[in-house]
Amino acid sequence: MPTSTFFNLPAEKRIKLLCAIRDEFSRVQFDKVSINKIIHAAEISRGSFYQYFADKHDMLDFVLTEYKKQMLVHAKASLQANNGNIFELFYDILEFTISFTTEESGHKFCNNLFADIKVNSDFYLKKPECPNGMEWMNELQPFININMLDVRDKEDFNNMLGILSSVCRDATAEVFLNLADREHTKQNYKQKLELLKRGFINNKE
Amino acid sequence: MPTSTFFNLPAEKRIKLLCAIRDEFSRVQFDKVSINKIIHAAEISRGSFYQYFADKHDMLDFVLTEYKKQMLVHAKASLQANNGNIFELFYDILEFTISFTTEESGHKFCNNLFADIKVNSDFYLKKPECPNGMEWMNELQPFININMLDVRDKEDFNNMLGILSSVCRDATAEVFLNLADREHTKQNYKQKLELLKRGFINNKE
DNA sequence: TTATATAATGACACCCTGTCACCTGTCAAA
DNA sequence: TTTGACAGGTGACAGGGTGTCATTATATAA
Repeated sequence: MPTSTFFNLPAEKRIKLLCAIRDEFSRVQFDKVSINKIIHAAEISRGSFYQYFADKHDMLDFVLTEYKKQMLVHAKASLQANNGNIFELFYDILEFTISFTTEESGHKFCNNLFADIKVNSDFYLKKPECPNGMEWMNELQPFININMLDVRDKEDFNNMLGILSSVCRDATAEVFLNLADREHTKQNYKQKLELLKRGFINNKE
Repeated sequence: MPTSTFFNLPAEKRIKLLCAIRDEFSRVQFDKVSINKIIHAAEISRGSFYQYFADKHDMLDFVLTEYKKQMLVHAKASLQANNGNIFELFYDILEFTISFTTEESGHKFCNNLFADIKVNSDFYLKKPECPNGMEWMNELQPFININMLDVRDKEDFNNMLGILSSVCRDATAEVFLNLADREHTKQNYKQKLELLKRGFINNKE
């Protein structure tokens, strides 16, 4: 979490810094992100930067948190539009994330950021009390229609969420690391969601 | 890939270096791994190191490749012992990976390495022709009993593999990042595999 | 105007990676 | 025995990085 000093910054200065951060994240992946380059572009001193952020990682947390906020808003809307259908939700989450990339700079930003999400396990996997990751799912839970799901055990619902988030994350990585044709990935992701619905086992005796 | 110079090294020297590498990987995660510390411990010069490995990443590739080799052997044995049951295979893969941690140093080694696997997307997700990741699965495919699976479309099998590997990876990460009690993770992983078998949707009308 | 708190600064200590001109030892041919 | 070629070894160096801290500047309150 950035310090209060950061949030108290005059708007102009804060925005300049935010732009510098966004540009640097667009340039390279997190491990290559250079604080030197950021402070130079934002025209602030080294010391100031460390008055705003505890360290480099703190800055990453901030960036990811901003993304999550927007994602949550979108996710809630999706659930409300689809009667709490969790499969539609997860399809929409991928779509939303991809849609960030309309313009060129946003595209590179996401590329680097989501390559990093694999690094930054904090994003999906964080709290011990939430081992399936996506702790922010808690906020969405009330909006999910659980009746359509075959929940037999108290852990079943959490495990379903866990599986869905694992699959969603890999699809996201596939898109942003340009590992496969984007449409192909989306198509396969859709099919994966269908596979999750119906199960892997052949029931024809 | 390390150079031929590396493989031609006298056994004693090579082993000393390999130990230094293993110790350093046990100490910290890849981004903090210090070549300085390695060459000091192995008592070789900086220049020598770069005669063996192209760069830091080349060394990581080498370490992961060694792991994969052993994993493959184990996976084949698992499939043969279980009539090609892919669910048993994936359960065994997690068990195998965890079993690397019996002794303390191995434990830390895996902790750091598997935290890095999230970084090193090469490990699971690599070739464009293999977008679901785990290209090494190709080698195992002939041993898998496909009849038990509800494969309706030509992509279905690949997608099932993709889902299984995503879920397996997250369980691995959960264990090595100490995000949850190990037994709890294993229990949930087992349940997740059952959920994949039977599907998420409630079929009672 | 003075006192106090808050913010800004940049030199500094200490770390890193990858390169390159040079050194050493070995071995085959002359 | 001398020569030369070559694989392997070396460490100083260039160019980078992060986080700290004593000091200076600015704003706010008394």
